[in-house]
Amino acid sequence: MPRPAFELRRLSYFVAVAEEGSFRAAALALHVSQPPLTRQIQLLEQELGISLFKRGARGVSLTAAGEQFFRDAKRIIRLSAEAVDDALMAADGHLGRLDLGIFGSAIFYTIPRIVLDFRRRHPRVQVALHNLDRAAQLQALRERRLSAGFNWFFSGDGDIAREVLMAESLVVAVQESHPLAGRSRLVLEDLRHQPLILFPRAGRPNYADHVLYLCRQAGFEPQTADEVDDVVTAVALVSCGFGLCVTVASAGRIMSPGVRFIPLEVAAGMNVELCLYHRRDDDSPLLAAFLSTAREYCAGLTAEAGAPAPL
Amino acid sequence: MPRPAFELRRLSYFVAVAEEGSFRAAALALHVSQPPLTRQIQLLEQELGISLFKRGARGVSLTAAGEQFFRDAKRIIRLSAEAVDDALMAADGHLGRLDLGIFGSAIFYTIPRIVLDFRRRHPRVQVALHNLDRAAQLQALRERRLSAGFNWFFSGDGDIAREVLMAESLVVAVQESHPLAGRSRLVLEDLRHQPLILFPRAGRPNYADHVLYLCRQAGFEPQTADEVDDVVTAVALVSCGFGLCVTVASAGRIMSPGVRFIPLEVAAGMNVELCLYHRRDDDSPLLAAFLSTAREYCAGLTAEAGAPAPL
DNA sequence: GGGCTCTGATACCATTCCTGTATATCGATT
DNA sequence: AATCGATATACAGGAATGGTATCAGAGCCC
Repeated sequence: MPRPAFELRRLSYFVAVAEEGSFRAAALALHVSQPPLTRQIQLLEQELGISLFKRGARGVSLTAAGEQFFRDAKRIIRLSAEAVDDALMAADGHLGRLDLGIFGSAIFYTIPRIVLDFRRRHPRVQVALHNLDRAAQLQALRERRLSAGFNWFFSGDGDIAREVLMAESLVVAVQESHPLAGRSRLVLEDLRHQPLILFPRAGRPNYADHVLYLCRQAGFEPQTADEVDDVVTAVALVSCGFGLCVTVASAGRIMSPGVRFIPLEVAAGMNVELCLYHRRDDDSPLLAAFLSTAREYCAGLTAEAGAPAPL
Repeated sequence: MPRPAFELRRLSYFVAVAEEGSFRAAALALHVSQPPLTRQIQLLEQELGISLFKRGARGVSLTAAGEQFFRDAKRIIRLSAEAVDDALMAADGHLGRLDLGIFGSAIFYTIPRIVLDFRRRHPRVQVALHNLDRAAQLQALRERRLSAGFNWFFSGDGDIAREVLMAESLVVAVQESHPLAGRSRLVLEDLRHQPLILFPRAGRPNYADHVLYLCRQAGFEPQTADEVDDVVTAVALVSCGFGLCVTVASAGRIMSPGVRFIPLEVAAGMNVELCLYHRRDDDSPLLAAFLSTAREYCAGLTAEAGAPAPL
């Protein structure tokens, strides 16, 4: 990158003289005396090797080269001011790009709401969502391709810090013709002889293991109907009568014909924790701003009504 | 226009440090010693009120604000270099906008060729052609909305300088079934009893007066068939058998079914002069470049073959 | 035409800003 | 703990900048 042939001081002096059409008037506007102005313009012309002004008896006017340079000069000065603003905004986390890893059923309710909240407060930040499984998220985080990731069940790591945003309550998805469909709430015991659809298949230990754990705590081994990759597939199978599936309240937003979501009552602390994790050494103001928005959103939620009610 | 909060020196130092990731390496690249660099970056950070680098044991890295500022800084420095280039090009007439007034039949051959020539040599100059009658051209010239104008017959003026580019030879447009259509050349005497279409109507003295003058010099008053506004209309009427019309060789390019253009032999000096005129005090390098291109083009023409042959 | 007044240009000095040398300091590594 | 490699600091010399006083030329008025 070459060193520019002039300094911004000269450039703004030039713009002032060009706009005023007079050295004297420009000097007044700039709060300097006229001789330094004359000198700076002379130096600028010397640096460029061309004449920028036609000196007349009643002020000065721009040459053709001066006209062109004037346009460029104004743009440069404008951009310089904008660069300062941009830097200040970036320092406050109000400008930049935020890459987030998402995965799981929280994307049907909680995550989009947090992101919307953040975008409302930081409209000039570009938020990119990347649907990645847990391992891919961790790798992307370490490679700095992500700033933060959402997931269930993640218990920190050396360089990755974890933060529990909220505990989402559980619901059971049942087909509307199923015998349990009329119930307004369920307990684990109700699932003892029911075929369960588990997900996801990959990335153990994962959410499927949590459901298995809950069942075993309740004293039975669940009857596994199918293992599928994601919650959408699971709900689709429920809709077709393949069985029931246990999922988080957020997933109640999934539209599927003939499926009801019924709250599942479990022991305190057995609900699913939504975690937000990020590099421990990441001091980016964007991340800080996002974390604080996420915390605030979740604090507001629990203050109001806890996890979202299944629609 | 506000004074920028920093100088370009600081900006390019900043870019160098950001690109090298090290004060030491940047100092080498910039051919300065390291302490001034440290100092300038400190001053820049102080001016902005934010920290741009994270100082580590193995060099420095950009903060989020620094990343943003880095992008803007590179753009500003690039634009600064381009501004110099632009100004130098503008000083040589290689950049800018040139507004030309055109009028009359020369736009069918000579003018577009000159303009094409100019655009080939000055590709970054925007050429705008404005079809205006003589009075409008003069007014636009004085109001600086035009840099130069083309016309026939214009004998300078106080503040407007004239330059004769070339003398275009005359041709007679005749319908192919006309008795004269078979002739390979004509003289004025041949037009004595022919109905003539004259143009233009407005802006006397004009080209129509020149044709009248020629006929009177030849000893007859022409039989005027019609007076129309422009050469295209005149040729269209010829095509329909309304009569003949005398025009310049350039107009031979006008396509009209069944019209032949036959050279008209007149006394030396009686051909039509194509003039290029401009403000006498206009020292714009663009105008100078255009004048020199036009002169060169016309010099080349007369060296070769004189005016263009009717196609 | 002679002064008057407006313009930008020049001369000179005080101040500020920038650079280079020498050295301090901090953090990671061995 | 010692060392190495990096940035930060101190200080002095020099370049760049700004201010005051003044010059020089073009238009204007009487």
